[in-house]
Amino acid sequence: MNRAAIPTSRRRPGGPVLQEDVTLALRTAFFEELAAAGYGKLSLEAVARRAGAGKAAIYRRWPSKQAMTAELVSQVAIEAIGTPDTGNLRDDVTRFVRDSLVALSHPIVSKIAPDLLAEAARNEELAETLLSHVRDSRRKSAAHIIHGAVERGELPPDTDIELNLDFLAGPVYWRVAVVRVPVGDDHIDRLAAKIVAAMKA
Amino acid sequence: MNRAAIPTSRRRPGGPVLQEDVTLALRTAFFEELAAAGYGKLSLEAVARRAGAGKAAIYRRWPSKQAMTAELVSQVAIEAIGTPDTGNLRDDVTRFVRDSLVALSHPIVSKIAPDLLAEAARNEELAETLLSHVRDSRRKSAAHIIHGAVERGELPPDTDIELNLDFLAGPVYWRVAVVRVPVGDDHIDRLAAKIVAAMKA
DNA sequence: ACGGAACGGAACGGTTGCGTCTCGACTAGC
DNA sequence: GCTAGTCGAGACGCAACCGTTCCGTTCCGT
Repeated sequence: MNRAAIPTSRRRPGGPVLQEDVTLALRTAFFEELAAAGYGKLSLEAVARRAGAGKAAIYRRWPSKQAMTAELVSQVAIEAIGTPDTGNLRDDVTRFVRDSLVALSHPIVSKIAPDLLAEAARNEELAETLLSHVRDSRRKSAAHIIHGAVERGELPPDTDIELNLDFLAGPVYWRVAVVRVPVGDDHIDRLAAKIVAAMKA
Repeated sequence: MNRAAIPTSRRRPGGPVLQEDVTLALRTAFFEELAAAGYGKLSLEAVARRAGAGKAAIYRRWPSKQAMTAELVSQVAIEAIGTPDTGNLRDDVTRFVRDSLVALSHPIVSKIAPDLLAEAARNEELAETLLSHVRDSRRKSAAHIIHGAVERGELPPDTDIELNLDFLAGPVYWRVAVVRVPVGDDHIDRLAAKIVAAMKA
């Protein structure tokens, strides 16, 4: 392997100089292993094996499985957030639904998400990290859609935001992550129409 | 412990005579342990310990962790199903939502459900059992509500059942099992109203 | 009251993962 | 080219759990 082709980076100021390609291999292996085994059975030994790395390479970077999970998941979660703003509730909802479907349809994401969720239910510290990074940023995006619609008069001023968030996220998550049936493109429009109807009710 | 107070039962015709109270203790311990540890980390050793039983008592009843899970979960899932039929879509939905909330609000259920779901995503055999016992019976109940509404003319004849099922289950599941925010009684009516609006759209 | 069987408990050998540590090899920065 | 530090690999002691097998005890059916 031509390791020199990839520049190294100083991850922590004053910290050890770690090689970026090793970090990336560990990151990829971590997610694949997490999807295959689940958080509970995830072994760092298997992650190192899959990455073609030594266990020491992991412990040089993260102090524990939980810290590794928290950092890596937070990183990728932040990337995937977009806030639609088409000036129209129906189109905003459609975009939001489509984006959610694309994100959740990734085979690794759809396996990891329910797993981390289940773990968060019993691991307070992990829940803290996941909620603050994943849920809150998505919620902010969804809340922005609703606020815009209220300002334009598409939704009444006394709209219950929390309740409407359940409709923006619930049906899609249910279909993709729980029932695990793929959603066709033609379904998205009808789905969005029903969500808008629910929000206006 | 007065074991004689509980009648024994011959679980399998011609099989060994197992003691019912031990079976019950194992069953309770299994669910508590499952809620505390998650499916992946669930150890039958801990189940036996918590039940005050020997491991052999488990292996006399079930051949494996998966078989134990499949049988026990199927049992309790079947109990909890009711099909509302008030002759009115709005009331049917309200009842369905309320029943779902009560079931999911049980602290053990709300911890176990996401866990089994995540496991089902990677364990084909377990998924088979859970889906056929849990999802299908709930789906049948929900489909009955929709069929009745169609017959009464409350919903159009070409209603997409699958799509509507997402709205019957998705928002409630999202709120209780994902976001983990308790739902007040006053929310149920508004939630049901929005679901009905979505179904009619 | 008796025989048989299930009981709780403990030990078995085997497997897996943890987190630490030590190799010789390679690569960075000076 | 020299030194320091990361690299892959894997052995280490420790702990947990697996599924099985054995106790001596307790309970059931007859």
